[in-house]
Amino acid sequence: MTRLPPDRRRSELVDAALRVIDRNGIRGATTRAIVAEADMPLGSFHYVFRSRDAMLRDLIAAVVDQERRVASDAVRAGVGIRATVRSALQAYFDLVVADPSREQAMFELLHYALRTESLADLPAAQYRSYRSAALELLQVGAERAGVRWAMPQEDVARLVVTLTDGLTLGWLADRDAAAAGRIMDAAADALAALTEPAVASAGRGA
Amino acid sequence: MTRLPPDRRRSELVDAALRVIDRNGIRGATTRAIVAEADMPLGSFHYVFRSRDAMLRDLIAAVVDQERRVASDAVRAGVGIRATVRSALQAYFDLVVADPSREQAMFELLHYALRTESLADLPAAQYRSYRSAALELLQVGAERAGVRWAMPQEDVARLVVTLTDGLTLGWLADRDAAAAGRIMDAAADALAALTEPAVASAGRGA
DNA sequence: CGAGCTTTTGGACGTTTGACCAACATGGCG
DNA sequence: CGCCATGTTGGTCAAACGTCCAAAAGCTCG
Repeated sequence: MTRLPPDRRRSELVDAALRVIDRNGIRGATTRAIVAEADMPLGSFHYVFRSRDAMLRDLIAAVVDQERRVASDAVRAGVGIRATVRSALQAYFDLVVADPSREQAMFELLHYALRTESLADLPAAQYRSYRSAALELLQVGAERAGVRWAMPQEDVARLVVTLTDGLTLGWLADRDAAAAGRIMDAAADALAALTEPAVASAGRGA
Repeated sequence: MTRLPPDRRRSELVDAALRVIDRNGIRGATTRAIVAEADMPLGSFHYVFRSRDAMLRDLIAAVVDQERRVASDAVRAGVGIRATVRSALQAYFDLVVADPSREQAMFELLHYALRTESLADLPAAQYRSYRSAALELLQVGAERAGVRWAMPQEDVARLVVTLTDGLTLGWLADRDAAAAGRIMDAAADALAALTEPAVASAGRGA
């Protein structure tokens, strides 16, 4: 095979691993399946990665900041904060429906990391990233709709991730898109209720 | 070993498997680890189970209706629907904190089933059961608080499961109990907002 | 007791796994 | 050109895996 700088080989293997996990889940992501997907000899794997878990660490990191980039262009203008939130939820959900195994893979990676000592620090970082992406969206959305959040934005962001996680899991389990739509309706209502007009100086609205 | 009726041996193996999964996750649940936990010879496993996946099928079924039984005694009286919902959420969350690996194991089983053809029907059943448990709680809670749900109870139940799933995942990732508490506060507010006085005959309250 | 079944058991099978290594190829630099 | 660091490769290893089986043991009932 053509000579390749190790960094490039590493990222090609990570990409291949992600494709394998999409297709067959974490348990399908053996070193042999990965190098086959990347069309490399087996020996290449341990030349650039100390271990399989070390590769998964890189993979999770790569995926997390890929999701961050995707989130950036997710806010479409809506007539109000409710409509904005609702359509942002729908945009996320459409992504899940279009590629369910991708989101499934994210969960599998989370649980794998939770059970793996050498990766124990990753789940917290993963969720920190998710929430900070949600936070950006909330800020932009509120500004465009002319409202402000009546509770700490970090908590609202956490609530958003809570809802999308639960929404995704529920849909993965039963594939009922209509029911998911009703959940998003209720979620949008609840989130919109957490805003107040931007002009109000401070304090909690009752 | 003392002679055992196959049904009893099956359930002892399922119990042992559940302990192993709690401790080491799905990937730790090998036939050898399970029979070691149950203190049986390896041959016993395939005498009572056609395959490892067949055992996992029984295991998921067992776990699902065990959770159903637990849910039954989870409603404590509160002064109103908001307080009732909030304390039910707290009761669930306390359970998760007391035994995180149990809930983690439930998620792992879900994802395993989603990737395993012969178990593909289980996730939907698992969530049907969760939601029907939530539904019972909602009915009892609303009756005691003297309110009724302003949207179909099945949808509220699904929303509850959505919230608890997301809550659990988020806490598993970062173990921030205080933040989880704030999520439960917001969730209780949102759910309470979906009720109206029981005397009202019909229609949606604005 | 003894025939005929169910249950028990330890060992064996063929695969697959993550990891490792010695031998070989390549490319840049003196 | 020739050297040496860097990169490539196929084969090999021990361990762990799910599954299967034949032989032994126990139980029931005529």
